[in-house]
Parts: sequence; structure tokens; C-alpha cells
Amino acid sequence: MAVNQDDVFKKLVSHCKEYGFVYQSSEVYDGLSAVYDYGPYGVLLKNNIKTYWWRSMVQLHENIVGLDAAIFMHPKTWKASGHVDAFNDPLVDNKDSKKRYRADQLIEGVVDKLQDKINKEVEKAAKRFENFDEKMFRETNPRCVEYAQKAENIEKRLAEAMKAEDMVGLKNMIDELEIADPESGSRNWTEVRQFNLMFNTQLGNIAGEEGKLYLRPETAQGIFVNFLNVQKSTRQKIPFGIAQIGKAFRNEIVARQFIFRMREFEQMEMQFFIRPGSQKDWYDKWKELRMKWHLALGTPQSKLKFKDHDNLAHYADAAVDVQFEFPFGFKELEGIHSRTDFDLGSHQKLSGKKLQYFDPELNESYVPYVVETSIGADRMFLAMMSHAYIEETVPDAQGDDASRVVLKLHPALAPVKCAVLPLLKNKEELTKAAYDIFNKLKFSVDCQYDEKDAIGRRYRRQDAIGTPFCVTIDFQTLEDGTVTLRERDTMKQERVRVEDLERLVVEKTDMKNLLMQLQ
RNA sequence: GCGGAAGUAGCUCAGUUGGUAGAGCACGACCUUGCCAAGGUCGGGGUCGCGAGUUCGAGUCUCGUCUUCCGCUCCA
Repeated sequence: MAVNQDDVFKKLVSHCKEYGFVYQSSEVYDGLSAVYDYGPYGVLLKNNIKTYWWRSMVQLHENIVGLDAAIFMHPKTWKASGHVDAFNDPLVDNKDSKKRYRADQLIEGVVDKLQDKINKEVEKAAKRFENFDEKMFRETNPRCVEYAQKAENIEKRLAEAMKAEDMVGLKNMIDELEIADPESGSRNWTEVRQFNLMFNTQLGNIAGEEGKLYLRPETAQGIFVNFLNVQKSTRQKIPFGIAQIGKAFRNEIVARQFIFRMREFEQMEMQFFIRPGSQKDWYDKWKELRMKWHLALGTPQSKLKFKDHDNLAHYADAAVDVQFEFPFGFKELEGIHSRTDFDLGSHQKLSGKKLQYFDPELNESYVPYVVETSIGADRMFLAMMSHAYIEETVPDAQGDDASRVVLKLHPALAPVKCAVLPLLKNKEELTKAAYDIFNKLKFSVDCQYDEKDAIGRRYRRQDAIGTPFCVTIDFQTLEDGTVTLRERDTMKQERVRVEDLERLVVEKTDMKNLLMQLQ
């Protein structure tokens, strides 16, 4: 099963490339690690996902409004949010090999080596003595005891230094333990320093700390700092929410698994501002609403589950992930967090500006609490692709078994809604009639005209990009004004009148049906 | 970042003990074709990931580098 699933994932990745959904960034220069570009069908699918999310939030809720904040924000934003302090790791470079290591991991390596030594002593002794008592040996053998104590000591010091963010202490440990570069054997280390997972850049020509800017590592802060602007200009009363879709950037040390973890990614976030004390109710409410949103797409409940966080982030008093069963297992797709008043409170404190709401019912001012829903647009894209990608056996022209690859995407998400196909290429009366239909349909839906290759092959091409409907123009069309409408999943065809075509296709692919399920 | 594996045409791959590259599919043109892929003819396309080294000569051997995959690590 596991091997099989790996295969499926590989096939999905190459399908994405072959059919114009996702390409690796800068491929002609050997690619850029963990950065991807969306191709022609990819951008259509992703836009449809974003539209579904946006409408479900902003259009369907009177008390949720949109925002599009800039990627650049005042550097103090990230001080207040806690990212400057918490979003980094202690790194050390070897001057000879030019390799970069995590200081804490180098030190852990020494501990591992001590454990290995103990295990070797145990192995040796086990061969020598009959009736060997391993536990006793570990506790009494002088060498084992010495190694174990040493290891324990190191771990204790490491934990203290990490907690205190004592970079000098970490460096001293590396020196004292005579840790060498595993690759080159060199002990020529730089100072240990914090490596920030935020990308930074420079504002204008202001040099040094003063001009230092970060690419936002999350979109949420743009909402928090605009909280009062939005509340006042739209006269919202608590509870209300602000929704935003935008890029965020994280300088991950390791980023893998295709578009699941990228250095540049897109978030769809909604911060819901509420009365302090009501967070539990709203947290539960949004959990329910978000699950409904996923299920409306036809994703089976068995592929979705809630997973409570084991360790809460510094800002949260409750947090849960919506996990989706990707080909590589259940992984986070969306997070729902009860962020308390941490963010608004921090910004209020650091900026010295009041970020409070006057509640007319309570007749008092307070810093609102926040419940956040945050979903990765790219992860949602991958979830929809991996769920939709199907290889199946279907009968061919002779009734024998043939295989087809079909993307069973929800019609409202499908990149192309309808393909218009003349049965034959070399009959001008057919191609003209088909082109006329295409030129009408294209004003309502994303539509494709294709006359190349046999009709069966063209159906398969549309299946591969998930087009829900194919319209075929044949000689009967010229006589009675009807065409065949072929449905992707069932491959069934029905004859419909040309004048009904637009209404039928729009009806079945419009996002309205999807949104209606959220009532 | 560590360990392992891989990189040859758009895709999937072949390429003998080192002697300057092939197939199938795809693509283009023409013919054929009356509803579920793989009909015929002709054609275009590759500095073998990139850079060094060994050699008279490297897709093939050595080293470095980039990228991808698997495991570990990391992951607000």
C-alpha cells in the first residue's frame, strides 16, 4: 500500500508537469529548490479554489470583509508577533568546508556517539559472558557509567543553553567537546548565531538594522494591524471577521514534498474578532464551518480529520489542524487557532496605540480575542489534485479494456468547464459550426476548441485536465441543431439543443451550487 | 543539513570491455478516420543536468556542483 501510494504521488507530480498544472521554478537553470510555478491549468484551478474560499467567507457572511495587505510590513510587526524571537535556529558554519550546521544538532551528535560506545561495550560483553545481564552491566560497568554520565551532562547543558538562547554557550560546548565537521574533520567554526526563518531584504537605501525588512512569514499580521481601520471604515460590530488571501515566505532549511512545503506559498486566512471569553464557542463553530466547506467539495469524510496540536504555539490557547490524507499520509491542510488577544495585545503594547473595541452592549472597551482559520492555497490545490487523480479501466472502441487518466475535480473547480469538438477535422461545415458554438460559450465559461486527432483521443485529453463536459458537433447538428454533451465521469452522452447548451453547462459548473451547500 | 538512489528527445526508457547517440509514445505536415487513446507516409527535435579531471578519444571512468526521489532531521 505504501509503495503503491508513492507511485501515485510520483505519477501525480509528473501529470502536473505534463499537463501544464505545476512546473518547477527556473527549470532552465536546473531549478530552484522548493519553489514552483503554476501553469495554464494550474492557475485556473488555483484561482477557482481561491474564489470558492473567498466567496464562502466574504460573500456569504455579512460580518466578514476582505483585505489585501502588503507583503512588506514595518519590522516591528514581527517583533510584536513573536517571529523575530521564536522563528529561528542556532546555526554554525565551518570555515573550511563552508558547510552550515545546526549547533544543537552537532552537540546532539556527540551524545549519540556516546550512546553508540555504550552499545558497543554491551555487545562485546554479551559475546564474552554467558548469563549476561544487560541492565546490570549498563549500570555497573565503569566505562558505561562514565559515558552515560557524560551524555547526560551534555544534554543538560544543551537544554539550558537552548532555553536561554545562549549562543556563546553553544559555541563553548562545540569547542570543549572538540566537535569536528562530520564531512571535513575541521574544527574551524564560526560563531554560533540565530538563523531566521524569515527572508529579509532592505528598504530603499537605508543601511543596517534601520532599513531591514522581512518578507511576511504569515499573512495574519496584516489583518491585525489593520483591525481598527477595517472595523471603523466598515462599521463592523463584534463578532466580525477579516479575510485575506496572499503570499507568505518562509526560509525553510528543508522544504520538500512538491508544493506541500514551499518557501513561497499562499495562505487563505480569516481572523474572527470576538468578545473575550467566547473563544471556545467560536472555535467550535469555525471548526464545524470549515469542515463543511471541505465536505461540500465531495471530499470524503474519511480523507479529512481533525488533529489537536500537541504543543501550542506561543499565541494560542487552543489549536487544531484539519488534516487531509495526501498520498504521503495525513498532513496539515488547514489550521484553526484560538489566538486569544496575543497579537492585538502585542501590537498595542509595542506601538503604544490602542487596539481596542468599544462594545456598546457591554458598555466597555476591550482588546478582542481572535479565532483564526488559515488554509494553504497550495496545499488545497495538492489535496484536490491528489483526490481527483484517477486511473481507471474503460472500454475502448472494440469494447476491450483500455485505461484512462481522469481528474475528477469538482466541476466548479475544474480549470476548463467545456470543450467544443467537431467530430471530424476536414469537414468545414462541422468545424465552422463548432467554432460558432465555442465563440458563444466562451463568454460564460472557460472553454476550449479542439479539432486535432480522433474524437476518442480528444475526450481523453480533456479527461486528463478534468474538463467536466465535452460538446461534440456532428452531421446531425447541421440538420436539427442538436449536439452531444458528454459527461467526464460517466462518459455518458446525451443529445441537447444548441440553444440549451450554455444554460446547461453554466448550471452544472457554476460555483453557486457549491456555495449553496454551505447554507 | 546528513545518509542512500537517480538525472540521456516533451514523456518512458535502451545504449555492450570508453570509439563523438537510438526506440516507442508525444509533436508538425499530408492522407485516412461517422463518438471514447495508440492507422499510413514524410518530417522537426538531444552540446547525454552542469563544470573540471584522466584519456588519442568520455553518455560510459574519477572528483566537484545543481536538481529530484527515499529515509533521518526540521516544520506556527
